Amino acid sequence: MPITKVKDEELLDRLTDVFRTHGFEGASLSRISEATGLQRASLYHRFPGGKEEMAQAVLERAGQWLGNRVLAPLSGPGKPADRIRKMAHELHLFYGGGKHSCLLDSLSFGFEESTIKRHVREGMGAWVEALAKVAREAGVSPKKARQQAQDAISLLQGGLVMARVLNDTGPFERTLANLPHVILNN
Amino acid sequence: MPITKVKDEELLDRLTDVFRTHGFEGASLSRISEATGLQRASLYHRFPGGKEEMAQAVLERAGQWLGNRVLAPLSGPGKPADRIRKMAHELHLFYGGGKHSCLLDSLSFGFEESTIKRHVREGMGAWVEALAKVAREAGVSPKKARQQAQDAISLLQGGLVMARVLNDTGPFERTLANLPHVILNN
DNA sequence: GTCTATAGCTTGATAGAC
DNA sequence: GTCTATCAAGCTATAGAC
Repeated sequence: MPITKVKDEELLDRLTDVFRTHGFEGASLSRISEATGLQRASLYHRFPGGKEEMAQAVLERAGQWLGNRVLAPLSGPGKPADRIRKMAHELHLFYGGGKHSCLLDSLSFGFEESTIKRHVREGMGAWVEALAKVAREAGVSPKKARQQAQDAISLLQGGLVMARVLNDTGPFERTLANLPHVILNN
Repeated sequence: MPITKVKDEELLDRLTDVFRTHGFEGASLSRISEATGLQRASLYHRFPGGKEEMAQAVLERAGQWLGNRVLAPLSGPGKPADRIRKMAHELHLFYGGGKHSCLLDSLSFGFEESTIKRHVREGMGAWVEALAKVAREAGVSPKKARQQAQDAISLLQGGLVMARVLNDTGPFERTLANLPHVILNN
C-alpha cells in the first residue's frame, strides 16, 4: 500500500465533484467517503476541520484554477477576442462541456454568512471584474463593459443550470462560442 | 384557536421560501417547522408523504403560477413585446426583485432521477417553449427563436445566481428590462 | 495514513393524547 | 388539526489499533 491511498490532487478532484453535484448540505460524509474511497476517519486525518474544511479546500483550489486558467489569460497578451476564446476553452474543459454544475451555484445556498459564501463571492466578483477589464481594453465604455461582463457570467451560470435541469448542454456550449461577442460588443 | 393554524396558501408560501433558500437536502424538518410554525407531526398530517410531498406541493403550486402568470400571458392577446413586459413584471414580483432563488435551481441538485427533477424539467421546458413561440409569432426564425428563448432563461437563472452570490440584484433586474430585446431581436 | 468502532447529535417519520 | 414524546436511521466527529 502506498503512503497515501489517494493523492491530494485526485482527492480534491473527487471532493469537488461531490460538492458541485450535491451542494454543501447534500454532500454527506457517506457520499464523500464513497466517492473518495476513504473512510470517515481518514478524511478527518486529511481535513481536521471536517466537511467545512473540505469545502474550503475545494474552493481554494477552484480559486487557483480561476486565477491561473481564467484571470491570468484574460489579463495576458493577445487580442481581447483571443483571450476570451482561450477562457472559453478552459471553461469547456472545467465544466465537462456543461455536464458539471458550478461551485459558485451549488455552494451558495443557505443565507447564513460564512467563510464559504465569502470565498464564493470573491471568486465571482473577481471573474466579473476581469471580464469587464478586457472589454474596456477593447474600447467598450466602462458602464457597458461592466454590464456585458455581468451578462456573460449570467449566461454561463444560467446555461449550467439549464444543462442540469434539461439535460441539454447546448445552450451552455453556444454561450461559450458567443462569449467574445457578448463581452466585446460595441 | 382556528381550525387550521396556518392556511394552505400561507403554508405553501413558507415552504416555498425554505426550499428555494436551502435546496431540498438543506430544507430540514427543523427549519420547515420553524418557518411554518407547525410541529413535525402537524406537517405530516398535512403532507403524509413527508418532505418529498411538501416539495412536490410547492412545485405544483409554482407550476400553476407559471401557467397562470407566465405562460398564459405569453400566449394571450397583445403585442409580443407587451406580453413579455407583462411576464417580466410577474417575474419581478415572484423573485422579490431578484432576492429569492429559483426552485428550478435549488431543487435540481443531486443526480438521482426523481419525480421532483421531472417536475422541474417540465416547468423549465414549457417556459422555454412558450418564449420561443412568442418570438416566432413576432417574426423571428424558428431556430433563432429557440436560441433567444434559451438565452433569456439563461440570463434570468444566471442573474438570480449572481444576485444570491454577490448580493446584487442589478444584473437580474436589468435582464428583466431587456427581455423584449433578448427574445424578439431580429 | 488508513482503518474499525463508537459517541452523540440531528434527521425524517410515527404513535397517541387532546 | 395540533401537540408532546418517541423511534430508528443518518449525520458529523472522535478514539485508538495497526
